[in-house]
Amino acid sequence: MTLPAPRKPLPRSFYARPVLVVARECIGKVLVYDSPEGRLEGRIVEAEAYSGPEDRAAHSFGGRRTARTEAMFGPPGHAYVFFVYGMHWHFNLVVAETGVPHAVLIRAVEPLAGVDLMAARRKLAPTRRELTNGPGKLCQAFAIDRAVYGADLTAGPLYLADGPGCRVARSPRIGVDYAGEWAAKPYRFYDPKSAYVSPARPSRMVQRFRER
DNA sequence: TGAATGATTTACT
DNA sequence: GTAAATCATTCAA
Repeated sequence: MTLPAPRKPLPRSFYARPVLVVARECIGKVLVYDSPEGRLEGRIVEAEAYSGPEDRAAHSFGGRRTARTEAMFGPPGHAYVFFVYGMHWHFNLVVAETGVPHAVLIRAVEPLAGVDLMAARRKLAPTRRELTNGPGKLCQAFAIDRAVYGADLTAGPLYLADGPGCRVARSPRIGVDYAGEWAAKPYRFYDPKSAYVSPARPSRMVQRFRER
């Protein structure tokens, strides 16, 4: 019988770096949540960088600082959580220095622990990749919602831990066609070997990028 | 005060 | 392939 891997929160210095560096290095790390209902773990296999205020795709574009985006302007190593399409939560890491509204969206993970709990929440068989292969899906599986808005990822029950490295591929981001030239930037990072990478298709512009 | 819209998912043709 | 679900947030008036 194998012992569970020891997990320790990554330090704030992991988050206090340029957003593209953090997004890239997120791949292979482990998202851990010691929730009231049990321990959940997932290996991060897909993430995107959001580089407001310049980045037209970011909620903090133009320096927009509201009740929703406030966490992005705070210190690195905290959670930025938001609600979209009337039904889905998205989980982000606040990165870079305080006052710089940059974030990394966690788009997909591979379940490592608490799979049965995830399956129950998703109403799917534990073996299905649909458990966590999308940003809204993983939040439902982990029960991540506004309750963890602004949470400190170096001190609380929700954190990132180290994990084995792997090859990392890049592409433009998903679902940000409204962002003009920013939509074409290769700010998405993923593990090309993982079956849990989200099935979302890049836009036409993106496919051209990938074929090049 | 009201209208538009989205860093998506799911079901259906 | 298309469309519906569903509502907090944002911005205009």
